[in-house]
Amino acid sequence: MIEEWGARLAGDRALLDRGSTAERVADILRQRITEGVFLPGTRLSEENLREALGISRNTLREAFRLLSHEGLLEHQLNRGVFVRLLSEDDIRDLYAIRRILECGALRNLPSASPADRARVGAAIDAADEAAARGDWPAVGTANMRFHQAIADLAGSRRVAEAVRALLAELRLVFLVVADPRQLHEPYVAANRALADLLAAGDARAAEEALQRYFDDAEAQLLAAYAAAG
Amino acid sequence: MIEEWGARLAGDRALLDRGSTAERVADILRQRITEGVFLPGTRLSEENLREALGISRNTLREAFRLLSHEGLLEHQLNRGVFVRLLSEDDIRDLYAIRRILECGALRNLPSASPADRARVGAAIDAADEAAARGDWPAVGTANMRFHQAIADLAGSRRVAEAVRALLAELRLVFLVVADPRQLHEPYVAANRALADLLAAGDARAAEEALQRYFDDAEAQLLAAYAAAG
DNA sequence: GCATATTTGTCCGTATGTATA
DNA sequence: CTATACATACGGACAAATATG
Repeated sequence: MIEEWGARLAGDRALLDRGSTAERVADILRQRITEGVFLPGTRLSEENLREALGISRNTLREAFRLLSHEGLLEHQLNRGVFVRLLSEDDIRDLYAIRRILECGALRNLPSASPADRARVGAAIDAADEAAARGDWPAVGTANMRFHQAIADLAGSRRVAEAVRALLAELRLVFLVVADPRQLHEPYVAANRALADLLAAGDARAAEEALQRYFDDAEAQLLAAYAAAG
Repeated sequence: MIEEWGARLAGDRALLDRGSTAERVADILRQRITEGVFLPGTRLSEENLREALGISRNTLREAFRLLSHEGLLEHQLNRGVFVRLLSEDDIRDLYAIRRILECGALRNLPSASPADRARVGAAIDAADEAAARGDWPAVGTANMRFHQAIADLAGSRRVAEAVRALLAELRLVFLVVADPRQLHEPYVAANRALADLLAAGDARAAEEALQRYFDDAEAQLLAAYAAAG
């Protein structure tokens, strides 16, 4: 069990070359989590990771702190850190705040920069192309870039960062469901329609379409989550 | 310079009695920062604080991490931690995301709980009363509670938490301007009018009033900030 | 329910690298 | 350029909490 990813993480030592050690360790762990190597609910032992990565306990604990604040890890007093396992209420809450942030960003469409508008189209193009290849994980990534691009329309660093963190949390849910096609395919066409409305400058219709997307996606994800977890 | 608050912090040792040590230390430092004991731009030395509080470096660094993520402290690699000093762009960004979050929360008024609605009125009552006493710092606190209550209308833990963090950041700006009356008095009447619209259930008019509030407050704060810093 | 082993929380001392006077 | 001050990272230690038998 431990040996499986123990060997893999040992290979990551080569990547420990730039930036503060704790941040570099956090980068590695973040990647492993989003890849699904450490699934939600998994406990990350200080001792095992310390040995596998060849770093000190204090440094590892700093990395844990960083990821805890990103919402990827959860600290339980005297029990250790666990990969965050989201509840159904968490999913509802994630969609509640995404509704507010992304729709609010959309409303800023008239004053958004041409470059920011272009990125919305680029993301949906990538999703279309990945769907044509049948590469559903890539479709999922492109869909996330699409929503990040929508958030960027707000022209606010904090909005962009908040949505980035929310999408990272949402990825934890996707990892539990673990059927990329079912999760991402249904929304490619809807996103394309939304992007077209944006390109036409019809922010009002785009916002309504985005609201419908959130309603559908939330209901479908909750159903899939209940079935899986 | 160091001795001034060194003696004061030594008295805080008595408060180190409950919860995780790092969190308790973070609580103390957060209070000192919001009180204006440590003004924005101040560097917090590990060694001095460690000695004043009688704790270890590792524990202190964990507390620093907590406050850094809240946006109150800023970590500069190999230089230490500083009380965050916000730029004018930060102020504009804070208002951009507050516009989106608080207006989005307002739009949820119809499905908000009666208890959440009541808290909006309670906050503005407190502001009125403090203004009558001429207690402008208390007016500022009540105004923040008012906006927090608006955010709570969204019924989302993450929205509430995000706005809480944003208001804490904004307090850092107020500390630099340091004229509580000028900062808070102008908005008591406007907030009262807004609360009345909410009580009447007119979410649409309330949202317009809130937008105007943000426009005024942002412009006034930027002017005061440029004059002070 | 109890005793044991494991793991975390906290702290210390030190060595090394980095920025600043 | 040198010296000083400081942050970064390490390893070891012990107490406290938890998990295990």
